[in-house]
This record gives sequence, structure tokens and C-alpha cells, in this order.
Amino acid sequence: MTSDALVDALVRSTFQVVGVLTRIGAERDLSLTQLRVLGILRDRRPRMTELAAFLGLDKSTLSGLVDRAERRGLVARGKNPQDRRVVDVFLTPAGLELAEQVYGEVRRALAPAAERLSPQDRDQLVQLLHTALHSHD
Amino acid sequence: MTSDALVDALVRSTFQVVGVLTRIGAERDLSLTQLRVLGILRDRRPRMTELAAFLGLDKSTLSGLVDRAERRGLVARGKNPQDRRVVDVFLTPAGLELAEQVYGEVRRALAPAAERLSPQDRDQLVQLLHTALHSHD
DNA sequence: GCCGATGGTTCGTAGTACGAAGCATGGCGA
DNA sequence: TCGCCATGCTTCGTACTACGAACCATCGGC
Repeated sequence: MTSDALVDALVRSTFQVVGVLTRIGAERDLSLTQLRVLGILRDRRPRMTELAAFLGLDKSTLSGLVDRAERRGLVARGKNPQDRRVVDVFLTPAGLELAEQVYGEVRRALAPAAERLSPQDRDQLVQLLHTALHSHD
Repeated sequence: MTSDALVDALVRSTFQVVGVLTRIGAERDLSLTQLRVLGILRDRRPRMTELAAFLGLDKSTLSGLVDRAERRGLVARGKNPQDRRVVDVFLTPAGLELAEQVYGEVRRALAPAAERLSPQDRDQLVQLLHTALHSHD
């Protein structure tokens, strides 16, 4: 099976990128999950359940996660006028700024990797990853 | 900058693979870190400090991690005859079996992704990931 | 033989994650 | 319209993950 080598490569690079993300997050006291939350909320204002589903987490986990982020002033809870049970989550200005900072840093950290490839190879890599993983069949 | 698209793609696929690994691990009560430990120990018998460094974790974190895995009978601590301060870690037969099981499952879970690519594309993807990330300059 | 360096463990603290139980609101069927 | 189940979220209890500081044992050079 040729696919084994590919799976190995994917897992390997996954852990490598996770390492980079974890390190950058740690510098600002953000876990991988919080990092992801910031990334997601940059262009969305989901309800708790949606966000939990997106992250693959239990609702109860998200409550705590949002609690802590709210305490730090990074996100806020909003009421939903259509349904008073629903809680919407969104970034505060401080949260947005931090998100942009962090993702800027991620880009900087991974730029050397990108620069090891020619522009054509980069495009191709993006394309291949998209085809393989972004399975919209 | 073209590299931004690549960074985005890398981060995206990272979270996707992390999702797969987390799910498969959870089915057997293994965290991402424990999964990684199993993977590493499949073909190594490092000392605690080496393993910690490899994982990017503090020694103290690893003590607990190995404690729990040992309690479950997955790994064992061994004395190092050259230096009596040193503790070597290795998989038990049960740990090895679980590791093989889990990594088989990972391969199965990611096989559909691989199969979306032609054999040549797979090779190319492996090659590109290696060049970009496996920076042995 | 002493002493600083190295290798691990222990302890306290905070975050992460789950499931069960609980409360409020919504919406449907009688 | 009322009753009741479903849905959305929070709270609580538990276990794991992770760190740093303090600690003990051993090693190696002097």
C-alpha cells in the first residue's frame, strides 16, 4: 500500500504543525483549543452548540472554555433575539486583536516552511491537501 | 504573499487530522499525547528526558503520563545499567498491540483521503510535505 | 571525598474534557 | 390553551494534561 507512506507523512506533519501552534499559543497562555476558537470566531458569531459541534466538543466543555475566555475579555456572550435560550459567542475587540496577532505569528512561523518550496510547488501542495482532506466528495 | 494560502491549508489540514486522531484515541481512552507516546515507543526505548524533549513536554508532565500508562499496563519503566539515575520507557506487549491496532485504525481512517489522489499525486504530496516541514536544512 | 550537574519524582495549581443532572425556553399536539 | 417533550445552556463531580518549584538520588570532575 502506497497510502501508508502518505498517512505517515500526514500524521508527522500534523504533529509538527501542532507543535508550532502549541508553542505560539503558550506564549500567550492559549491552548490549542482556545487558539482554534479565536480562529473560528474571527469571521463567525455562532451559538454555543454550533461552536461545540464545530470543535467536536461537548457543550459542557464549551461552557467552561467560553467562561475563561470571557473572564480574560477575549470573547463575549450575546443574547439571541429569535430564541432566548440561545447564547451567541463572538470576539471582543481585544479578542480580535489577539487573534490577528497570533495568526500573524503562525504565518511567520510557518513561512520558512513555505519558502522551501517554489511558488508552483506551494500551489500544488495547497491543491493536494485540499483534494485529499477537504472531502466535499 | 502566496504563502498565506499554504499556511491556511496546513493549519486546516492539521486540525482535521488532529480531529481524526483524537476521535480514534478517544475510542480507546487515549489522549492525543498518549497516542503519540505509543507511536514513538513502537520503535524506540528512550529515557524519560529524551521522550519529554521529543514530545516538547516538561519532565514532570511525562512522569504523570507514564504513571498512568504504566497503571494501564501499556508501558513499563526499566532501569538503565549504565546510569542508575536514568529510567528507560518502553511498550509492554499489550501496549505494542494497542499501538498497532490504533495506528492501523488511523491508516484506515485516512485511507479514503489518500484514495482521492492518484498514486503519483500521493508521492508528490509526501515529497512536498517532507520538503516543507521536515527541515533538516 | 566533596560538590555542582543531571535525571526523575512529587506537590500544588490551573486548564481541558466528559457525562449526568438541572433550569429555562420553545414548540407541538390534544 | 394547556401540557409536555425537546432543545439550549449551565453546573457539578471526576479524571487527565501540563507546568514550575522543591526534592532526592546518582554521577562525574576536582
